[in-house]
Amino acid sequence: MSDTIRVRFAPSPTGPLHIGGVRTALYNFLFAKKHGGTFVLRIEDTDQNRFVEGAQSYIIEALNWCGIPYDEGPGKEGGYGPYKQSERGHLYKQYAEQLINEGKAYYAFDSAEDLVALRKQYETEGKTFIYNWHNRGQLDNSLSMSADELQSRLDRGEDHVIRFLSPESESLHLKDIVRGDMTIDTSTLDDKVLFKSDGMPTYHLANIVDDHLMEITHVIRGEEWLPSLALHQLLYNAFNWEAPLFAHLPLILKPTGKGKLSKRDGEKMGFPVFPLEWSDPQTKEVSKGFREEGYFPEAVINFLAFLGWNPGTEQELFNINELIDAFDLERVHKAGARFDPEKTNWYNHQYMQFQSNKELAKSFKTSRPELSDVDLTYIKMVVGLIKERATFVNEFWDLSHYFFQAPSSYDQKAVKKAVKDDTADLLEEVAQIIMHTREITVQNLESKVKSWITENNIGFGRVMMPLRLALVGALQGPDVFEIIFMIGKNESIRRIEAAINQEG
RNA sequence: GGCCCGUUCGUCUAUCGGCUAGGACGCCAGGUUUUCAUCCUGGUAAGAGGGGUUCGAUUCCCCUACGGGCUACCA
Repeated sequence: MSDTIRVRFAPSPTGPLHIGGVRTALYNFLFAKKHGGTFVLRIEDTDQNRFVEGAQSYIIEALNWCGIPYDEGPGKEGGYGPYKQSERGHLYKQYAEQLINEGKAYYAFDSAEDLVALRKQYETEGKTFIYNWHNRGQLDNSLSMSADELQSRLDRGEDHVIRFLSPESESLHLKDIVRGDMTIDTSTLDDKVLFKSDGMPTYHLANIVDDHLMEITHVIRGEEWLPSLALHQLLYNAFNWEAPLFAHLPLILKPTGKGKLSKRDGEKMGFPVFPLEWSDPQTKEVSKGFREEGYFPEAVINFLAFLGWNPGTEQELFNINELIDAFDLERVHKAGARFDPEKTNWYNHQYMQFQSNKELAKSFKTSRPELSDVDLTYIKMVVGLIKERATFVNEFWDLSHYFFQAPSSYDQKAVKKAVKDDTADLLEEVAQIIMHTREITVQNLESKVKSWITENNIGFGRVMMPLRLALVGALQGPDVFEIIFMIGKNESIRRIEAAINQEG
């Protein structure tokens, strides 16, 4: 028995990893790293019908992109493998049979259709159908038949499942790190199927067996599992295994309206809910990913960490190491958290500022064909001037195209505002000043033009606005002298002349 | 319907019996930028309701309301 911490993230490969799943993985990762433990990835693919091609590799790629790789899992053996439940199929049956032999579980032959019909019938009568102590005696299972009959039906190969025999009346005490203590009356529990007729275990059995075999110490999972906690605890008791500690995380809710965040919300409101872009192999439908939309993984991790947790200080920007350091399951909030796309963008803007100009310049360059022949050093300088105004790299071109191309048109509203009768003459003089400036620096340019304006009592607006308009095509962008410095003497003069000619 | 969990500014949240209820996003205003954006400063805005317990409740207990989750041979 070791006392090192082992946690697991156990997604089902039924599609792309949802942002809520990423957060669950993140909290597991942070908790493991904080305590020098091991973060295990286990693929829970016991439902063959729901298996989706590519989902597993998507999950792994997503964790890597987020910077929260697993220590142990598919492709990273750690002595507890295999890490895919479909490859562990042979393991589970014996445990289900052990429970049967001990009288803690039983065979059931009721067909799925019969049960559906029964549920419907109960419903129309205003009653609730629960397969447990109150009716298991009347249903088609090994509890209600002789040993001989059971044996012959088993021998005949009749479809059957194995159900857990949940206690009729017991007060069960449950513990949760986030929610504290709970007490549940087992009479409301149903006899959950542990082993399916297709020869595979259900989630409940596989989950408990694997967590035990993999020596998982802490189960950190979404709140949707809270109702099954009682069953899981009962299973640990039945096997006489020490149960891990549990922490159930609050759900991530829609930005507006009711319910938990879904794929549709992202589509409707135009933000991603998946870490990576996903195209459905069946429907060919494509869902946006944070990565492809231009979010930085550090930003995604930071805002996700704060959806349901906070350090108790006023610091909001945390890199992954700071998160590991500060993370504490005790500080996880109990209530569900609405996803806020605005704040997500704010985080991205913050992280934009932390990126190196070189890296940003590289991705900017590859994103625009216009830049393929432009020197990276120049792009780097442009990025340095504009990144503080941007949230995403894909805004860079709109913010900086005039550093690379002369304006092809002028913003008409701005023209109206900036151009007066004497504008052409003034611009001509500015062009002269630029031409006669021997050494083009921002300071030189600025002092020359400004002193010319003051000495001749011209007024800054009459010069600066048209000048900007000539260079940029609109009234926007960084300091004009920075722009002149960047595009150079000749290009600046060319643009000014072009503007003068345009105005006539 | 049944079972379970939750409830502080519009949103994310702090507060573990002493509060003029703090921060962030958003929004609004002012300043910087003789442009726009950024940035800075300030402002706006909250304890679901009702009962207890207590000298004192946002904080503890109960009820109600509301919200959420689960209720499959899915995970």
